[in-house]
Amino acid sequence: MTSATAPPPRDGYGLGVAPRTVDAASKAILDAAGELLASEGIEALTVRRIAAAAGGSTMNVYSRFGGKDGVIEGLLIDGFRRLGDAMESTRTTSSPLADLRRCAEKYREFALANPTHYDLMFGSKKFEQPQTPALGAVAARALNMLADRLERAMDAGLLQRRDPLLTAQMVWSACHGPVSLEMRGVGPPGTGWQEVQRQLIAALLNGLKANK
Amino acid sequence: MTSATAPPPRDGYGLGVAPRTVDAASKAILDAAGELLASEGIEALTVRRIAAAAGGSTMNVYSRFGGKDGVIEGLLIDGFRRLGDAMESTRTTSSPLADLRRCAEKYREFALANPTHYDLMFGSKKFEQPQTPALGAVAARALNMLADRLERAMDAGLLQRRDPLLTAQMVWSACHGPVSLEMRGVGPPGTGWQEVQRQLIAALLNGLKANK
DNA sequence: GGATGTTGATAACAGTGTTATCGACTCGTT
DNA sequence: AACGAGTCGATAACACTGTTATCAACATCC
Repeated sequence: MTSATAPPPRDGYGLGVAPRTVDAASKAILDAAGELLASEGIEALTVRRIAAAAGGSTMNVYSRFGGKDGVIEGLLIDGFRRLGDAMESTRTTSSPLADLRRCAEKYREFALANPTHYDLMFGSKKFEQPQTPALGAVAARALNMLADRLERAMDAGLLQRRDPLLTAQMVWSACHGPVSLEMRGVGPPGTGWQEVQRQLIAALLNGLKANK
Repeated sequence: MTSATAPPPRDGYGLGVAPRTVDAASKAILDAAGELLASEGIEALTVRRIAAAAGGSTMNVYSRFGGKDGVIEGLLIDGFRRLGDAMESTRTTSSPLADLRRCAEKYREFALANPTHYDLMFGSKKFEQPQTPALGAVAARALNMLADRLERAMDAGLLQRRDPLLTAQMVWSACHGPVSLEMRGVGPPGTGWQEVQRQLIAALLNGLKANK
């Protein structure tokens, strides 16, 4: 009687592999979870609250996402996509090295603007979890973005020629490290972690410079 | 009737500030929690299981540590102390730069040898938590160790003269970044994150080198 | 010795993820 | 049109979690 929701499409879901953004109800659940995460943090991400915020019942979450982990995976995919978008938005191409520095800035800005989301993405827990292909794809896209930037700098003769993917992992690490430590509260409280990242990226690129 | 535990000392505890290693019962709780963490992971760290493994009741944990967070803080302090010890064990002093590289290796070895402990220390959650003084002290000790190594390299004219503490944060970030990303499962699965860290540290030190 | 205070095991409370129940509802077939 | 089959989802239950209240047993102090 209380059900005023539109009937969802009758496609048979895998019920273990999340459909993600197939019907309106699934989108509502993901959106509600995202808002809940942004406004109240990870602790607020309970199945009951997500379902209530989405206007459905808890079974809704289990039917469409297979449980809480399915919803979280959806949030992770969304997060990595947005992180990739943020870094992609720095297409100046005038100076490849400046592009890389801007990428690092955008990375940090994303983390600070979406702290709880970033925490969900990188705040470990289950570090042996079998990464799903969809999640691996969006993460790889973000990494490849850095690799492309690096390869362009190598082509321009600004950086030593190295494996772009491995070098991209180095840059990602140099972006993630300071952000992660800042969020964890390690080190002197008042210290400027922004400056740490800026100088770390600068020193790294300096160390990777082509000789002469 | 079942209580065969020896009577603990009658000192009045603060009941909010953890006493930590005052009496045998507190030590038993911390040890049990540490073993539980190492053998079964963070998920196994429940008050009931900790208390049972320590041979007491749940109230024991609350009387002595003020709750689960108090026990976790004890584990964090122990973790940072051990991490600091691991880095301190590399006192060769023959080549300051080699010492720093060894420090970074020790850092990674500690993380890989104690993955669940490292996860507890850096796997975010509550990133705005008010760090307790005791925890801040052991963390600062580990950071200062890096700062000392760096300052010695600066004194030897091997590195540009910079703020040692800020530079130490850069090195720490360069150690933590690859380890954290590897544990989180970001990036290509088979990639050698050890090589990423090694080259990252090398490039960073190279970028910080004094100009001739 | 008796009053006082603390201690800690038991049980209860609120909340978690997950699963089972079972009515209501839709759809394909006759 | 009407029926039977099958799905969907709201409710309630289960096994947990951290935390708190209860209250008997105990050690201490006057």
